[in-house]
Amino acid sequence: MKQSQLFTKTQKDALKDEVSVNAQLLIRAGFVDKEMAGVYTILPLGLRVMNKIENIIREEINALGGQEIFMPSMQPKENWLKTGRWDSMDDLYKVKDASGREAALGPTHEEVVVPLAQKFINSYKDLPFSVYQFQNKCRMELRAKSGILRGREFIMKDLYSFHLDEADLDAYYERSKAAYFKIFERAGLKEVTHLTFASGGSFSKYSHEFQAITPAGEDIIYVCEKCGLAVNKEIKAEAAECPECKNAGFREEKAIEVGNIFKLMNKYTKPFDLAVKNEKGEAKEIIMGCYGIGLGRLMGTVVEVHHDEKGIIWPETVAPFQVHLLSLNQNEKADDIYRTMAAAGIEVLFDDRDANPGVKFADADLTGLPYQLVVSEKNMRDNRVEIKNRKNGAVEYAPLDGSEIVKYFQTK
RNA sequence: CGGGGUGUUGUGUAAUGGUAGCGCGCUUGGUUUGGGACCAAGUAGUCAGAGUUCGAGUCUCUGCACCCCGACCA
Repeated sequence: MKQSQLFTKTQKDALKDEVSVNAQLLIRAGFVDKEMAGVYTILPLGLRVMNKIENIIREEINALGGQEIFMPSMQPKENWLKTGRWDSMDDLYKVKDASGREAALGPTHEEVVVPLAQKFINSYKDLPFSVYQFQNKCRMELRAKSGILRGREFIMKDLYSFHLDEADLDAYYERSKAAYFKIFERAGLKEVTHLTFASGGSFSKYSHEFQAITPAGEDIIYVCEKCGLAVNKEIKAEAAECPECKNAGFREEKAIEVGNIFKLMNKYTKPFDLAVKNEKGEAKEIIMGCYGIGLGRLMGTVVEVHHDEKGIIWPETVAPFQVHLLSLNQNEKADDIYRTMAAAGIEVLFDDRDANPGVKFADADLTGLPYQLVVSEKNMRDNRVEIKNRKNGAVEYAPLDGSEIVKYFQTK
């Protein structure tokens, strides 16, 4: 894409009201725009990142057997009355139409997915199965904060699994853990993400969170010095030793909860009497698990973990483009190189603007694409282009030739 | 929701109760071109409403918005 055609612009100064690094950088670089507290528009660059993240998640959840669906934001009040959450959930947005009929704006989707399952599930032969979606969640956070990390409206991947018995749920739950680790690894958070024991709610002893360590984190976790698992502060009192390896040595860290998996058991199937016939023709209650990842929060966490004083440093897996082509002298050669690379399928953002080199370098560092490809008089005299690695600053050179440059990136 | 703070142009800021100014951005013209370059001319603003006052960005009240700490966060 030609940068001159990108309708968003970078800005030099951070907004005074944005304190968090993720929002400052994402807004300055033109990835997101703040609409109101906790509500952000995702701009073209940001959407490319979100789509990359979404596709990583989709691949891993599909591999887990999840079937993708799309459920509505507007949900019937009666379902929420049935589970008791119409009155008990403080952060539930309620909307009213002209006739006074009320509905919920979904903060989560158990109240939709369980009745949905009920329509199609008749027999034990239909189980197990799991469905998931990427969908907007609305939660009336009394205090939105930390930039895009805690919003009032945000995109979430929520997966729901249905099982005949606990052994089957457990097996799926363990597989989901592995899938989540893969997702966070692919998103560039492998080194900082810890499986964390958290409070289990009413039916299981623990739930599991995936906590990414960063100073921007809202949660306090205790990482086991021995096995690397962690315990959320909320249950640290009950867990004096590591639930996994029984070691007692922990280090305290701030972390962001980037994912959560939870055994719901019959908490939501019971209110809807979701049951099937077993082999003997008897009614058998179904149990559930749920598994969430906030996409915006994940993007924000990647920024919190991967940035320096100049800007964002995107991991290649989620970068909006792989290459930032900087034409310092407005020459036709850069245009050729851009066309050749784009035709070869390399994701390249071409800074073709009529701007000073300093502006282009500064914007490239802020935007944070993995590679900066510099075409300039200086390099052209040597018949080469310069390729700078955003992450470590390493500089390499390639011949001043589109197809050679394509080769360079294809063999990376 | 409790406590604290802040609202001045697109953005960052200045202005004893007395002419709303500056940097960046943006527009136009020119000079530049390896790290946010320079010159010149432009552009645009006091959150909303009420009150006090000869006079309000400034004081008072109400509302709204945003930020921070806490609580909350299947």
